[in-house]
Amino acid sequence: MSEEKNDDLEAVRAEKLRKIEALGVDPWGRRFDDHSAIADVRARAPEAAQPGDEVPGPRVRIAGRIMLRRVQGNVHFLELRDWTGRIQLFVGKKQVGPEAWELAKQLDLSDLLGVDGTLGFTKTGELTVFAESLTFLGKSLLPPPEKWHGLTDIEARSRMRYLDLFSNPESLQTFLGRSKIVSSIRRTLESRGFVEIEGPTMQSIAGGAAARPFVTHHNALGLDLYLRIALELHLKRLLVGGMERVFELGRVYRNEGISRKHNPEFTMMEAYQAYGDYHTMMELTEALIGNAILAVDGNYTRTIHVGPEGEAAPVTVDFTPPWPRKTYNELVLEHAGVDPADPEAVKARAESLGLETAGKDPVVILGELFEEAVEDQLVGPVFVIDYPAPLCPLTKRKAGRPEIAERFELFVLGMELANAYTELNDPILQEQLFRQQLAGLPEEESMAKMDEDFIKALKHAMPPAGGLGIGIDRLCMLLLDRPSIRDVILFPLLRPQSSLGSVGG
RNA sequence: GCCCUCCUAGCUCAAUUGGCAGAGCAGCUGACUCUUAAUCAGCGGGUUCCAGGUUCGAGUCCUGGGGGGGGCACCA
Repeated sequence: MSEEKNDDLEAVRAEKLRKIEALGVDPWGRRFDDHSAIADVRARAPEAAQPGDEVPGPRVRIAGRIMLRRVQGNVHFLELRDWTGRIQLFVGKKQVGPEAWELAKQLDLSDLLGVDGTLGFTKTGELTVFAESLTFLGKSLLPPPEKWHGLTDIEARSRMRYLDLFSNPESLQTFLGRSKIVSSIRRTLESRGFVEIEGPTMQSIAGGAAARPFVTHHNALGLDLYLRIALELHLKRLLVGGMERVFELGRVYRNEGISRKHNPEFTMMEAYQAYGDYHTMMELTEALIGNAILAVDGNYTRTIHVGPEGEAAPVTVDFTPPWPRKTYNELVLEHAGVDPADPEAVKARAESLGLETAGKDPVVILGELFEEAVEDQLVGPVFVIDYPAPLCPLTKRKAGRPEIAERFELFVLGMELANAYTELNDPILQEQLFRQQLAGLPEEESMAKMDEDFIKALKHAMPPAGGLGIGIDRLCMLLLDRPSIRDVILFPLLRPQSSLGSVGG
């Protein structure tokens, strides 16, 4: 029984754990059945007892983490939080009895606690659970972040997401929101008869997009493998196999830079519908994103802060479908002020914006001009349709107009949210386009291999189809109004922290 | 990979020209049965990211390293 002063926060909590054990209480808790969500308890406020009432309010049982503690002699006010909300507890020495009171005195911020009590209002009108008994559910051996500011350091929040989630309610809401979005997307697809499949993530040829893959190695096969960079080619094989409406919602990996909008692993949804085309996919996109936005908070409009720390004024975007369709060419004319069919004018305009044009294909210059002069202007939501064919090696050409590809991209606030094609199902043309694409690339800029098996699949006849891809992380950024992709990815990639003081390194 | 910038107590933040490293919260002791970031009195708490350098003196200046954030490039 040491009375020595102890300034070590961990040691103080460890000592409390020993005291809790000494009371005969398991400091790590046990199964705790039939407790209510705090939000549900709050909803019963109309039944709660008022200060003068003879009859106690309804009995409730809740569980959660102690977020705030106001000790007032023989009464402790605690604030308990679960993932639905927070509520005040009244713990009185007289009311809970001597044993529970001994336990109450050992409680720390951040401990987990179950409570049985009655619902009522305090004299100051705060909805409160008046505790009758306490069930200890978990000792926190480390001090929590500051009770008012929470954890603000972005690095710490990403590395210790558990702390971020329980000390920053808006962070928990963001990730619950992401879950609603993903679940809504699955519901919408399933309601339209799409089936979800799981393609291979380790592939010997990483195709379906132009991106640098990660390399891994299979020991027993003595084989280098790539992590997938897209879902596309395997889903199309399934179209050939007769899965007429098929989608995958999963992780893809691209070995490229990290930024506010890029994480090396991210979540894609790709859906393919046999006998559809890109117009079918536009309608599907409106349903998918429209339903997702409603699933978050029942409203089609969003106020979105563009850029870090909300530098610019927030922009309000209305997602009420249908959304306008504009052709690539008319947007170039509208925002860049040049005729896209006039290569010299396009080149001149690109150069006036400081773009390097020397030795570049006219269509590439046009693409760069579009990115530079048009994309940022697209507040949207707007479908940009009918792309120059050379930019789209996996896309069917418009009937009678081989220079135009039946493709759309959905833009909101200058960000590409969705990308869709009428899928190219001509194996001869597909093989030719692959060869052209590979011809210009250095050997290591891999993806750089012809996927012979995919071509073979097409030769067995793939139905004409519409295909759609949506980057789920960016969709979440927009719908949840978070400025960084790291705010919507639970565990974004970070460099390992240099371990100070650890030996053997 | 390049440029800019940040790293101080468990957490949130101060520290003038280079001059004794501070506050709030959290913690500890005491008072308090209706508080609301409770309040009041008292107490303890630091490898200023790391390693060097300049200096009588470095949290502050210089060099190198680590990690983060923003931008560029690559991409979605």
